[in-house]
Amino acid sequence: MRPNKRDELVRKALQVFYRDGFHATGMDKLVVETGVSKTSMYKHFRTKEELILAALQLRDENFRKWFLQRVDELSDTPAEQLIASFDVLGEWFQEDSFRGCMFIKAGAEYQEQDHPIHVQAAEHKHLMLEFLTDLARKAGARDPDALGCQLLLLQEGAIVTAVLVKSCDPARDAKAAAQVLLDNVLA
Amino acid sequence: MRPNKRDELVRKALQVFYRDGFHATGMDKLVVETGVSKTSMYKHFRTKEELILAALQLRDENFRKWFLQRVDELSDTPAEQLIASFDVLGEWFQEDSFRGCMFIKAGAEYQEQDHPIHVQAAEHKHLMLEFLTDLARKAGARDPDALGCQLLLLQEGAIVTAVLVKSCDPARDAKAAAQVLLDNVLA
DNA sequence: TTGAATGTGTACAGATCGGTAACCTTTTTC
DNA sequence: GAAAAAGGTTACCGATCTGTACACATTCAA
Repeated sequence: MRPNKRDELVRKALQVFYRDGFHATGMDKLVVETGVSKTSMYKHFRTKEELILAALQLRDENFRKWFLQRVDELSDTPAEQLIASFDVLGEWFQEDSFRGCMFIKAGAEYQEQDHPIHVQAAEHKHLMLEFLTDLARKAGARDPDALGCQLLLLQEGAIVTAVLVKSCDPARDAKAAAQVLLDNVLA
Repeated sequence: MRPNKRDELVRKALQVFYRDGFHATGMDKLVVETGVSKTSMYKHFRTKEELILAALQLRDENFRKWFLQRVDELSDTPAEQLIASFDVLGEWFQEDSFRGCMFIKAGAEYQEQDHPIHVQAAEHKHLMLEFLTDLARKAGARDPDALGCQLLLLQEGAIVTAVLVKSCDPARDAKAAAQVLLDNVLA
């Protein structure tokens, strides 16, 4: 593999960006944390922004692959998988390294609608929405688009709440709410 | 009023922080945007962090006052007010200056659980949760805490989605979901 | 064996970061 | 009217920011 170091740079940079934030992470810190020299970084990526975009892309691939696989492992039918997705969220929340959703944070730090980082964050959310909408359709929901959106709201809300509100168990509450919404639409 | 300029400084700083983010807003930019000299700033606030905390406190007061008042104007009964709160969210989303929830962003930029800014962001969310839980109790919900949490999830999710997902109408979808959850618990 | 490609270390440029010192002007208060 | 509080101006500190220049080491393939 030629671009070996490059992949490792992106992998480690992703961890630091996720842990500390984007503006709060300087290139010098990345040199220390990744062990890759600054000169090499700027040979692979012309700007910090390009490195962030690469990290976000990797995060999207890793996260969605893990998420979809776990959902698939937990349940068989589309309806059950929609519910199981909230158990997967719960698993995520309990990881030590959990620090909220990287794409929500990216969209928050780069707010301009047409900023490449904001756009990429939005694309991830669209893919997650698509996943839910597809399952809703396969489950036979009356209005799959509406149900998909509503379940996405619950998921996003659960993620944000898991970060900020310690008095809640967002994964449990969201799962219960999702069950009610699903029953209401399938019955 | 003695601390007149101070209040105006906080008011304008709040706008800039909300628009551009915290790390992305330097004190020099604040000098230009607020018209207050840097020396004056540092006479009122010893650090940038103190200024951010003051801005967040003002935001909490302003936002909650506005939100609760609008909910009260739109409906009379607790159950109706729970639903109406999603219409108020919709009004917020359509403001030109809407840039998401300042406290979600604050919690995202300052992730350490015990960081003063993170703590203050969490307090705002707890107050919003309390508001919903109280209404749920008055509305006669079976488990007001659970319903309050679930409605909070929908609200937080709607805010995040309003920022990142343009193909949805989060306020409408969240309102419909809230109605289902409410009916399920009151019936 | 030569020569790209790919890597590193170091030093630096120019801007900006949060924060301060010293001095002057305006406004308020007694 | 004088003292004192508050605000402004200018210049600066050391640190850090993104990004670059240059010289040197490693790998690997023709």
